[in-house]
Amino acid sequence: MSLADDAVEARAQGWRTLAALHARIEDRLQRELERDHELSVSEYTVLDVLARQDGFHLRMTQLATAVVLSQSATTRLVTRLEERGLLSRYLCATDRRGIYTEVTPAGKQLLAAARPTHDSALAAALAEAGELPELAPLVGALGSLTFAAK
Amino acid sequence: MSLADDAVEARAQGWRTLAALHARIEDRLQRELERDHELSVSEYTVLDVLARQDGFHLRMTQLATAVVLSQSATTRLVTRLEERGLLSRYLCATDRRGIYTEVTPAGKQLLAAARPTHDSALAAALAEAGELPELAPLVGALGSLTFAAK
DNA sequence: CGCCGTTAGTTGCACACGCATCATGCCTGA
DNA sequence: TCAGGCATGATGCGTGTGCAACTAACGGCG
Repeated sequence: MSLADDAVEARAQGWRTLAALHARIEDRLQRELERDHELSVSEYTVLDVLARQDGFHLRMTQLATAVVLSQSATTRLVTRLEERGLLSRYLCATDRRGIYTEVTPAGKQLLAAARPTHDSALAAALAEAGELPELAPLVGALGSLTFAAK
Repeated sequence: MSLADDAVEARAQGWRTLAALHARIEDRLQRELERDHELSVSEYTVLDVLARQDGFHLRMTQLATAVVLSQSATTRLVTRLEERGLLSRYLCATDRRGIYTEVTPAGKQLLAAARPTHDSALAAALAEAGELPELAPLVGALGSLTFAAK
């Protein structure tokens, strides 16, 4: 029992650490992206995800899954970005229920401008978190793991 | 340059992985805690954090830091929980600006009831994420890291 | 051909959050 | 002693989100 309890406690601790690190990073990204480019983290993520799918276009539901947001949130997110001219919707030819989204040139331009901000903010947030003893292990693990995942 | 670019990309990938895992876990915890105990993740976290500080009591700002929330959100969060009788405020004797919070017996009882839900949801979410190839490495790293941190 | 179940996306609503501002209480210096 | 500055929480306001209900479109089956 004690062993199982330890496992439970270890998971809980891991989760708390992960949540704390996530919150710190997101906070920082949010501030800097908002300040320099009027983009929220979600908005940046959408642009980034779509831009990566060069050629492939995503439906709303796929996009929602990719950014881990509800469908309704995704709808409004896309609407906001569309109103700013950063991406455009177009209907699927074979299935008129489906809606694809595509990053416009303006969107790509803004993304290119925002990427350095994003990357440096991320690096700074990680470096800062690496200083905190309770977050350092996870930060370290994150570094070596992405290597392996590549 | 290419080396630095790799590092940037690795960080970005790590961040996306972390964000995705975080969102999945939080989503699941949110649903199950809400369904079974009418608690949000933030509310559970507050109760959990406070209950852990047995003897020590936290000020609002410290609590806000611990749960990584703004002061205003913390104020309202505490208000909600207080209205439900799960915790109580009391003023600091030596500094009447400071406000301490304390988990009530009812709060402890609810926490005890919610903890299994939380733990099993967490375990399930981690297990599920471990099945996905893009999340598995991080899940694995999380497991071994908390061991070391202990 | 037309009906019904399913799927994709949008909208009404309530709510939790962050930011800026405000009210209150502490503390230092003249 | 009391005026100004600082710190601690609370509140008004705008916004993004999830849930549930709704509309539109596809596909199968009688």
